[in-house]
Amino acid sequence: MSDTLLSRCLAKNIRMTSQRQIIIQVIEESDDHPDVDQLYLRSVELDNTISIATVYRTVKLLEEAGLIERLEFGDGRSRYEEAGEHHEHLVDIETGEVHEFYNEELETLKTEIAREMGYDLIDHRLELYGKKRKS
Amino acid sequence: MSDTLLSRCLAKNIRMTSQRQIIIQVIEESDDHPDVDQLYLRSVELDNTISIATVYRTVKLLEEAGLIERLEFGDGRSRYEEAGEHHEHLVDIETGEVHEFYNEELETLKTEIAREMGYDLIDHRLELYGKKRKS
DNA sequence: CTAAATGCAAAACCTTTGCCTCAAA
DNA sequence: TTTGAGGCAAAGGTTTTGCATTTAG
Repeated sequence: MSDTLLSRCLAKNIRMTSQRQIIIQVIEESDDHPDVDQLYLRSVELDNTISIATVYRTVKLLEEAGLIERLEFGDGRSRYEEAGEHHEHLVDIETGEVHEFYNEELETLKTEIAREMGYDLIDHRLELYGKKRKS
Repeated sequence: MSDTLLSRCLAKNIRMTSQRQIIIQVIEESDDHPDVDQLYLRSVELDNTISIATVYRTVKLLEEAGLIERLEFGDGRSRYEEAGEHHEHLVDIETGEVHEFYNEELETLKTEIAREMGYDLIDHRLELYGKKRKS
């Protein structure tokens, strides 16, 4: 079985509908970090009967199943991406572009800091906001 | 001149009103990380004519002046704290308690990561979510 | 006096929900 | 057939805004 978002949904016994398939496909094909409205617009292009309520319900379902992740970049909207290898985000404050990165040292450090404070690290959020260096 | 939030506002030539003084006082006296509604309720106790619109306008003003900082902990609300020495937050996912911490290594690492990606680090957000270790 | 701040209520956003209909298993 | 999903529109929660009035400087 190919390891697609769809197959992962089926593996979790998530009831599959034509609307969910469309939304799942849209999420898979998006390599930016779309908000619900963007997902909705892209889905409607493929099936103009999909309602935004269904998009909201579907992202909530997929998030709770651990198949997608919700991001917040400080504007009021939630953005989503497929869950996969863990990584962080660097947001270009001039263009809005989002770059992903992963740094092992950072991961270790976060866990250590939490432990020193008497906590088990369950989750974390990190975003860097930067301006492209001109030099 | 004592270094209070009020004096820092005056130093920036922010027009002072009785409502702003109250809200500023409330922010200074809060060592939790209140949202707008909490600030509003605490302010109303001191002056029952203050409206929540004024609280919204004031926190926006103070944030833009760099005198307070807006935090987001993943629920829909913005929380605020006085700007001061930079620090990060660890949120206890069981109690909601927020602990502050500072780690030099972390700061260095963030700046370095941004630079390696061709960016000057302008801002960043980091929250750790943890569960108190029982052992 | 003049420009800016406040209060109030309405509106603007984003998100959730009730209810009835429709479809998946 | 039964249980859950979708569509629609209404409602919720947070934040912003228009406008008339008041206040700081």
